[in-house]
Amino acid sequence: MKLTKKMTCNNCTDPCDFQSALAKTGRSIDEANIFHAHFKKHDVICKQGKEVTHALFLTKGWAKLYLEGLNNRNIILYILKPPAYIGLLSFFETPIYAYSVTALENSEVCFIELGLVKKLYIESHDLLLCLNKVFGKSVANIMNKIISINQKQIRGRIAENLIYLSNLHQSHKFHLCLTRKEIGEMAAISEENTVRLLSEFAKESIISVKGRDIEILDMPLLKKICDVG
Amino acid sequence: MKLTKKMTCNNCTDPCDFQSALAKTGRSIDEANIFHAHFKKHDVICKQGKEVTHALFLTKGWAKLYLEGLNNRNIILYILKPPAYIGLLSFFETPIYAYSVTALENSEVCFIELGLVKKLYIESHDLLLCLNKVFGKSVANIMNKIISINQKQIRGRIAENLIYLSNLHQSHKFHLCLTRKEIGEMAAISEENTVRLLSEFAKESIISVKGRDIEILDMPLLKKICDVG
DNA sequence: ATTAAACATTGTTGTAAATCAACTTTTTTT
DNA sequence: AAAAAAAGTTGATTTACAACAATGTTTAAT
Repeated sequence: MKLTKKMTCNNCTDPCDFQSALAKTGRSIDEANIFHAHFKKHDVICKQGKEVTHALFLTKGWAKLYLEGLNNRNIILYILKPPAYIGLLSFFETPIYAYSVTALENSEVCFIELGLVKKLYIESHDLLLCLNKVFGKSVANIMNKIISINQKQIRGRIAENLIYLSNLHQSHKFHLCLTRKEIGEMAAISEENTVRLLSEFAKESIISVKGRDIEILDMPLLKKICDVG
Repeated sequence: MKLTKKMTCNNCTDPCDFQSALAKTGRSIDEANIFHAHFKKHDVICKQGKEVTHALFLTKGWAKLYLEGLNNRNIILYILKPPAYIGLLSFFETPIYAYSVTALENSEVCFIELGLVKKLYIESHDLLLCLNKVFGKSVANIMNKIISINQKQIRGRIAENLIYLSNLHQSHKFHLCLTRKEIGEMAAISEENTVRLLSEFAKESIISVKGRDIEILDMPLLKKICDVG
């Protein structure tokens, strides 16, 4: 993490809900004391078990949100893509992060003091609604992950995550931002089986794999594999 | 579900945060139009996939909160014990329940119109803080469940859930409110393995089992089994 | 340019846990 | 009280997957 003065709220290309909330509650951006930081690929943005001191907002670069489980095994819950709230699931009255976030590429993050967030949260109806909406989506996502991990076989889980990544890239053809191990962590399976299944799917002409370039050739079939579990 | 006039906010023995929020925002209980219902054992209180129309508050009787997964297999996320918010994880801007709740015994539930909840949520600082606190706890709980299901073996998972139930009853000795199948659904394992492990633990003198009466004899060992996974 | 480190691949093996099957006991219904 | 349904139990069988091993390939560091 490296503080940066280059990026400020004033030159932000994609103003967040905090900015409009600030405006509506008659506060200036300067007094809000928001600061901006740059994270390099692989840098930890927030760490499971550590205290929550700021609301974090991702403005550039993708990141992974994951649980640090037993024996150094991670489970990636989802990929964060700007603009995105990072601290969302545990920033209000939970003092400790329930998960970690790491940059998948060089990223930019805004830090907003928790005290201010609470004030805005109370004063601004819109911000409240907006955050709760995102919150709800996260929860639905996580519920689905629980079912997936416990009740689907690895084939269905890999299919599910390929579809997820395809949606994220908004294309059937995309360049993976993740290693094979990380794909495995998304589906909560071993790295070896991830590789095996990717080549299996390729052999069956469901996808094409060239290194990190993936193309989904038969989406209906992939969806079917995902659905049957 | 059966509406009841016997139970009202005025004779409530355990007033909820909504009542104080109503008072603080200068509203009367009558205009709030809160209604109360009775659920018999096994009745569904709210249903996964259905629209969220009210905030629900459990005042009497225990209930299970669970996901309806694939092939009619459920995963119980936790047990609700009054006083408890039921609709918590998805009541604000998520229109659909992400989970189901079923009464484990005869129960009483208050229904509070979502419109009113939103108003109170915005007007009452205390209510907001309070709900978010409970929210945070739920999320932490669920994160833990994900790790448990994916990375612990069934022995560790059953141990974990026995400890959970013991805490819930605030005693090492308790009468199960759940069938063996449901215990399995808490640990996300099969009914058969649940039975097997309970008798295994009994044989090892870690617990004593007589029908649905459980006593934890060696809590330190049970904790160890839970921790090593 | 060379070496080290991280990443990817494929085959094999052991095992945890689901499933199957048969049966007993308890609870509920008629 | 009898019948039916639900809940609980136990052993045998099957299978999905993690773990291991061995080796190739790409990427990063000096």
